[in-house]
Amino acid sequence: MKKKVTIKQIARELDVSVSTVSKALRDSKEISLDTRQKVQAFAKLLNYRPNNIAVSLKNRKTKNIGVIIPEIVHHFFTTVISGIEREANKAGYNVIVCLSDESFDKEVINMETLANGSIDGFILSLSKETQSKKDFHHLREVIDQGMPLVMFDRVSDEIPGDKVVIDDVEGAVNAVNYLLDSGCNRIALLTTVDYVSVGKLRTEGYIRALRQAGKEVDESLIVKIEDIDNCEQQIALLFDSGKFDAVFAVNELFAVTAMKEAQRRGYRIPEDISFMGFTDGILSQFAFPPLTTVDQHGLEMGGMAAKMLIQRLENDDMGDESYVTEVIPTSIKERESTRK
Amino acid sequence: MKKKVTIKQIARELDVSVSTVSKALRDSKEISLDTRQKVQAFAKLLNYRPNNIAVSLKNRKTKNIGVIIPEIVHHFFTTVISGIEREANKAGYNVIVCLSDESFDKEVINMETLANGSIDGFILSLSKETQSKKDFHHLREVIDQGMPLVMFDRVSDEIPGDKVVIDDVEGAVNAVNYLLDSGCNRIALLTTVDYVSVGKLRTEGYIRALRQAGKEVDESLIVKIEDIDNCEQQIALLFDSGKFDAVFAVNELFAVTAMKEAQRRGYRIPEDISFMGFTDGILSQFAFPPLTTVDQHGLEMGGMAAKMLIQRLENDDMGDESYVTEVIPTSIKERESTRK
DNA sequence: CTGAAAGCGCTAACAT
DNA sequence: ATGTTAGCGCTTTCAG
Repeated sequence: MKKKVTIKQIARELDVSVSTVSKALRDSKEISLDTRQKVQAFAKLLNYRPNNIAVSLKNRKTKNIGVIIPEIVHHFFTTVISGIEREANKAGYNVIVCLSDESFDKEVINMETLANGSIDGFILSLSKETQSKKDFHHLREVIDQGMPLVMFDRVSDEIPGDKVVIDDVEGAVNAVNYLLDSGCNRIALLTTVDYVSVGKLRTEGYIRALRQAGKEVDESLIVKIEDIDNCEQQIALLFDSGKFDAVFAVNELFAVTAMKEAQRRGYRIPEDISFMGFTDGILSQFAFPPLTTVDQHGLEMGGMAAKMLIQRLENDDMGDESYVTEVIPTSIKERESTRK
Repeated sequence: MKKKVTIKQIARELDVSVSTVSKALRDSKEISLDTRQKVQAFAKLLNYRPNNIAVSLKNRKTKNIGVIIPEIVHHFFTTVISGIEREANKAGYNVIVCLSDESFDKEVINMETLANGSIDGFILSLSKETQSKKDFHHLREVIDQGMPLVMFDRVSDEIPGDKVVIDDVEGAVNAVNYLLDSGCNRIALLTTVDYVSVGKLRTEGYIRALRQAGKEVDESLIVKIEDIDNCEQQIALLFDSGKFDAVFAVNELFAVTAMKEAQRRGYRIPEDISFMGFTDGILSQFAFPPLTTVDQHGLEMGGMAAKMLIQRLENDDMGDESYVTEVIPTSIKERESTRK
């Protein structure tokens, strides 16, 4: 078992000082070409690698980015992470992922542990619980310490900082308009309870689009699903009671579940009922029929978030008041669950 | 912007030495109760948090676990990560996730960066490219340095170490037997190219089950899918040329894609054709009809891998030759794509 | 009971 | 061109 080689060892064996080695390794021209080559060759021979931790401590930079998301078993977040990774790696940063499991406490704990030196900055999406409690002291603390933080998707207006979101309202408006244009008249909505910011916004978009089209909003066609586990029942209820020729769901899971229920009841898709989801994920792609969705472009969101964070990390001169909120445009991914 | 408070500051303000503070904070009884309380109270007041990096450098432990997986947009890996996280957090470890993107080079780079002090040990699943190249020097190097490493799912026999896998062969045998028992006679296989270890093993199980049942293996019913992007075409070809009443796929994506093709061609599931997948993910759950699968129990795998790693991390006295390979049992998750 | 000092591995200002 | 030194924040041995 070969122990890791350090600068000190190289110095000793080459009979020079550690600072000479350090400088030589960074190819400083303060050191003679001769020594530089000698040191570099020897270092390569021994397969020397600087110790990240020591470098971090010295430089007060870790080159790590902390990402906190509510859930990893979720295609959208997963694409965001991919986007972050890609952009971060490009700039020489590593990504540390922590899961809040939609829990406020876990979110707080994760932030605390990461904030104490492990990372240079945060990228995060709020847990449901945090959103409903509206307690953001942990974010404030971190910001107070001068650690940059960018929020994505599930963000809060109460916290100043860089953000990257999609226009949920507009996305929903477009989705509903699309359905309307394809000849649908009575559009049901499958949404979440109100404290989930994106659910609320998408519901708003649904209502707005209907109003703009001069349609009335039929409350009986709106179902707010509290819990993913019993969404099937709530959806079945909708089918029992309501008449509709389209379903717009604020996520793909609700949409696909509803499609299955429709098929069980013998409806043809999209001839009898059209379906539109929000968030383009695996489910949408592989559902039968493939689901038309509002694409959130998670990869881009992640990439953008990473870029914004790194930007701040490398320019500490950026005014605190230069915060921006980037809005990633959504688009409709047409597939076979809607009519043309 | 409040800067982070250090031991030094506390010492200065309380007019004691840093070592006193350090000890007092860890409640060492070398220090008088009085001072201990005073220091602790003051530390709490200032919201003191030790700097992880400094502690890591000093202790030569980071309390971080590095996880390298081929792809994150993949439900199985995602559940494994959840399992790792849960177990790791319980023991006070953080998880650093890096993606190899199925690329050998990225795998090597990720391992190198993490290995230089950022983490205490690795959990990894090999990239496809690494598996086909059979170049494992980067694993050897890390192990050589005395850094524990546990592999899961996509493992290699050439590397000694702890492993956690499922019995892919047995899982496939069970799956095929299940199909046979339900009255299927001609079972098609949708698999991957041979260098993907799990694909190969599952294919082996398929063949073995057939032989054991006294059936001949019809090569025309076996399709090896090279590339996910054109799996639809290869599957369509199978439907064009072969006669079969069941399909066993080595992953859920292939299974679901095949189901869609079957439905397009007007077959009833499972009356005309039964379908069985491998890996229980979102797709299987929400497919129509819901797909019967071989459940890999990713959460457990992750949890187990984490436990094994932490075990080694905290007992450096463990003999190098005590390596074990844990086999997580698979189970069949019955849903509606197969007959009883 | 408290503190001085060394050291983890590295960098960089400041000698020489 | 090279070396000495101090220090990043913390722990720990050893002296007092």
